[in-house]
Amino acid sequence: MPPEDKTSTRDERYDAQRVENKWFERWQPDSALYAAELNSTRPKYYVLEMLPYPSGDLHMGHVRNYSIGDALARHMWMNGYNVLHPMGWDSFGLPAENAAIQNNTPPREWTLRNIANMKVQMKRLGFAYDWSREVTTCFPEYYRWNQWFFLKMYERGLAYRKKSKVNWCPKCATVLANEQVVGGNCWRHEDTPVEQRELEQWFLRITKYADELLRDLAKLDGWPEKVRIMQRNWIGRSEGAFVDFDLGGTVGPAGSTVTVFTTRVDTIYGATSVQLAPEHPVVADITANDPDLRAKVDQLIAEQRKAKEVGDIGEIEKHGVFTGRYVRNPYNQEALPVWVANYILMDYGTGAIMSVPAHDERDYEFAKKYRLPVRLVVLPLGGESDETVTEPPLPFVAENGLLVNSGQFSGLTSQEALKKMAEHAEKNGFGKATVTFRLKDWGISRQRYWGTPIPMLYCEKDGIVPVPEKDLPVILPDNVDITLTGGSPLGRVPEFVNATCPKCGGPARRETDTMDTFVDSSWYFYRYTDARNDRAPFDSATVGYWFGDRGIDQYIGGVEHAILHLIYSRFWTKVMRDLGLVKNDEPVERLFTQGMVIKDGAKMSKSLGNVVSPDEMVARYGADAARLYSLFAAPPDRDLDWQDSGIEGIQRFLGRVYRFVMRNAKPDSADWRRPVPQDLSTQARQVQRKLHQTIKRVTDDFKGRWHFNTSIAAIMELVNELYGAEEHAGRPSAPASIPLPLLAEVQRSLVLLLAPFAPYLAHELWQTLGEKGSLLRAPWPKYDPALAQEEEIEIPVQVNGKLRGRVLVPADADRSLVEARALADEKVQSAIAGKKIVNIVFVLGKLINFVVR
RNA sequence: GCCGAAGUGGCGGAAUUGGCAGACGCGCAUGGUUCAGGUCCAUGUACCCGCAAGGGUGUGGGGGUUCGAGUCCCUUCUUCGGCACCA
Repeated sequence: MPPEDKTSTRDERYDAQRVENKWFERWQPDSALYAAELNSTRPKYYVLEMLPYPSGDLHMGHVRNYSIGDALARHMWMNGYNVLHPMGWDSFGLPAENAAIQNNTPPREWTLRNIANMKVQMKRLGFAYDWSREVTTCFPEYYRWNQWFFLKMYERGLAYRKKSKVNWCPKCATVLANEQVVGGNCWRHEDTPVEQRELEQWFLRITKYADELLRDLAKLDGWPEKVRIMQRNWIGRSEGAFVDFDLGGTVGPAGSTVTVFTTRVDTIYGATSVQLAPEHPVVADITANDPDLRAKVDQLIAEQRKAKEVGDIGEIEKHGVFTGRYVRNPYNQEALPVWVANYILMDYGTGAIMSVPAHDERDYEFAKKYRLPVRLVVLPLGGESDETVTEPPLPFVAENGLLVNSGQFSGLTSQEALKKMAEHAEKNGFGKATVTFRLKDWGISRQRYWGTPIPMLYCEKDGIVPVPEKDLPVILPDNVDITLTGGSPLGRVPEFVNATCPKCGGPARRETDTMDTFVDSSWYFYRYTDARNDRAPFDSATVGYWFGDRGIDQYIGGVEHAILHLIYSRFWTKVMRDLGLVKNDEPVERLFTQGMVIKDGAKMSKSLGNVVSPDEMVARYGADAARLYSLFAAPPDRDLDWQDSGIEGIQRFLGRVYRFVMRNAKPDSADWRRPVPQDLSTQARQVQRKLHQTIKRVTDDFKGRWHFNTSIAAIMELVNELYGAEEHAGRPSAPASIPLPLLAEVQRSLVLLLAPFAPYLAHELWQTLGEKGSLLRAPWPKYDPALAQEEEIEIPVQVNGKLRGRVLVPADADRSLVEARALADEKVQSAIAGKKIVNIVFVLGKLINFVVR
């Protein structure tokens, strides 16, 4: 016996490290490997994963996200598409500043080092990105276009400056973004409540597009319904009316008014008070000479703030204080007391409401507590049986009803009255129908160093002056001391602050705030199409090719961006369209939101100690195994519970594939490339059938549901079938009953099916099979329904002794039972009677399905 | 409170149109290979009764439609996610 037999292939383990490192060395330096072409004759496909923040290391959520996108990109390549699959870095933001303070490393240095590390991680994982289009948002080559867009928006009145409340952490002595406020506290000082401060801020007028952003959600049928609902709620459109209540000159100038917003102007005859938000400007006037009242109002403000910190404003008790003033209800001239209440929000509507206790739950609760009158002005719309109902249970909040005690409007339904009463207000000059939105303008000023400088100047003579386009970019200076607190770090750099006014040539001061990092990510995917353009953010024709009319073909990312990033991106696209830069109304045609990666039932986090490191997984099991497992363990849209034992199973599977091909690849044999013979043995036919069933299942998953867990399961079944076909008399040998041409085709197809999920192993085996061409461009295996079909025979079916038709049944079905069951069941009989049976399904000899036509 | 998603073996999950519930994988058990362990190969594995053949019960609970329900309808419970005095 030859000594080689001692180390037979049976025991050979698949050495993933050796194989993957070999291909990694080959792929890594080649940046053109996955380059997309412009204006190819092939159809285009733009697949994009959300770009990461370069925190230093990939985590499993990234691996999952990119494994989904990469599988799709590779599948589309194999189907002949011209694929654009780029990657970049969302590289401005707070963590770089924190790291700078902690490690005494400049943010730029820290960020670039992280990018270098993560890029190698991505390459080692085998993701097929077109690195020639890499976008790094903290480079001036990119952020100058943020500044350019800002100037365009400023010209069009879409960027403006106003005083506004911001989150302030006293320990950091600086402003925080909303996202950096966790449960009302600073995310860095978790015991420190965030304060509100008034600051001058730059805003982008996203509310101008509120209606369109809402309306166009209907076009986004390639988005998860969940995301569309979240955006709809976020925009929060509600129709109603403004009504002016005359203060009767008791406060401020004579004739001044309080404007309330209401969605139920039909109930206005039931108003028994007017409630103001504690921070309403009129309250400031009223309390100006009344320290007592002022103190009570301050108490209400404190209560609101506390509720906001708790994050549950609905649970604090309603409190209010009577101001001693009255307003006039313009519909019936009734004098109504003016209160200040802690349940009225200054940042919704007008910060003032009319209180109608009979028809609003909150007003009712408040009126009960302070014994304010409750006046019923809408009655239920009675059906015939409801005539006795005159006093509905209070509060009566149904949307429609019959108006009573409402002057000239009595007798109308609510629906009619809403319209007529708003018209009445407008005609008489004390109100009008209106629409309000929950969506607020986007405050983009950040008192931070590591962001895009806002390209604005302040001149004593000329006021606010934009930086001329030719002077862009306004470069973010290096070597800024950010360890000091208090104010914007850029304000401490004289050579940055001190500038010349482009209008008068006199001295001017530069804006020292930087832009929110969400600006960077609002349009980066356009930049990928033309990433090295230094004369414009991109070439419009090039964007036109890749985006078409409907935007990115497929966008993939976490659901946590369902509102912020995705609504800003939609806004930005509409602005760019109105600037004539793009033709599409929406940036993303199809959106896929993947689930989170969790472990032991909890989100991975350092504090819980349940973090799984991709580097470690690659080192222990290989990139293919890590990727395959992240797709196999759960459907991609659901949360994935990571189990180390699961990835071991994947490792085993990859070894089984490897060993099968290693012992069955015979590319040098004369029969290897011959066509598959027609007459196959039962066993060979079964293998061929399984192959085509597998091709169908995997292909369908790519087309539709993306349940790659079942695709991979199908490939596993195919491999199990192949193992079953091998004879195991002591040791595995070639499946004798399978002719070599079929064995060759099965192996080629198996490798192709695996290529989108496990590129390293697939490339290795592609070579083993003697294939020379690029696996990336190899055609996806073709599904042949005839070869996938189970064998069936046609038999006649009789009901009550009469021939009712002929049906196809599985070859091994028990024919005698066909008639027996059909005859025994009366309902089956009557269903079949007079109709033609087109199909009957038998399983294990039992009738389980029949179809009549 | 409102909106949304989901409840299936010891575990992750499958069942795409109403038609064999539990594919595939993990785990476990048994056997083979091995000096041995691991690896690898094979077989079994929802639960209950039974030596077996076989029988019974099963997709959170209750009810319904249907020849047939994890799937459709009503109702209810639980978990997760989002929004929340939005006037």
